[in-house]
Amino acid sequence: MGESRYSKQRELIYDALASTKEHPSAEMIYKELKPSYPSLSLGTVYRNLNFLVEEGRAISIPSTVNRYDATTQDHPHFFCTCCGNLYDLDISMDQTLDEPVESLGYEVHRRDLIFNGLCPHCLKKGNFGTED
Amino acid sequence: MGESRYSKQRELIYDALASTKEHPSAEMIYKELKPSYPSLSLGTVYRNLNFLVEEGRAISIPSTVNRYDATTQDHPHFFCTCCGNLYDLDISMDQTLDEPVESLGYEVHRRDLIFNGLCPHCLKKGNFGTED
DNA sequence: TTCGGTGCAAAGCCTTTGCATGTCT
DNA sequence: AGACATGCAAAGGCTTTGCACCGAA
Repeated sequence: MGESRYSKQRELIYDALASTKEHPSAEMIYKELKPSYPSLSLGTVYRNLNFLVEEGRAISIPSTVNRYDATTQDHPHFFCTCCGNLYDLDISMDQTLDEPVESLGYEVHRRDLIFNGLCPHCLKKGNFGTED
Repeated sequence: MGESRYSKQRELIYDALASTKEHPSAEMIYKELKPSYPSLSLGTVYRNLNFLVEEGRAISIPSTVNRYDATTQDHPHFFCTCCGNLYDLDISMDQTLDEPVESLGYEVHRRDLIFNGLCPHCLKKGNFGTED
């Protein structure tokens, strides 16, 4: 059963992540650490970021394959982590979501609200893990 | 100046997109249309989807390079389309967002709320387009 | 005729993975 | 010693792009 072991690289990567507000990508972390740790490899950065996410010590702001929608007005989506389906949610995207953001000085053009979890269908089937 | 011209492929691709609730990926559309239009190429599907998005006739549910964050609690983000920065928004992610979703039978594990637009910095500089 | 669109294939990113080597415990 | 982590490089996806041909206007 998987024990997790100390490594200098992992520590550096976590520290780099925890000490910035930039939401760095793997590449950004790599570029930051490489000068002071020349033997570091990009693969290690990827592996460790994924590891940290699994451990719950980091989140990833997700990238999926691009999906498209001909309904151009904003509406939230639900991504089922079990079956991979992406559902429309017929819920009004409360425009008041923008207010606090705009009061901070941002100009909002669009909102993407994506829920993650299990859809009713997968809940019914009792599929709680990822299907393959 | 760019005129846009009719093509059967573009029509088919738009129709396919408009007639489904599946939020298809480029690949999904390609697979759907290919049998009845064997000369169709995947590159054309990508080009047309991007075109439709630019025209405002479709939206893309975005994919960016994975970004990471060591703050593991949910909080919304703001992506500036001008400078490419991803900002934390120090706004409480109202848990009541989940209620209407859960009442539809979904089990919510996480929400990703990403605003798009211009950040205060770019607004100040008057940079309203994409910087290169 | 003109210039945008297409098909095809190659190239480009980002990310993952296989393998031999290194290193915590 | 044993198992996990690393570095390196190759392989894998998804997407874009260059080029020659096709076709709408």
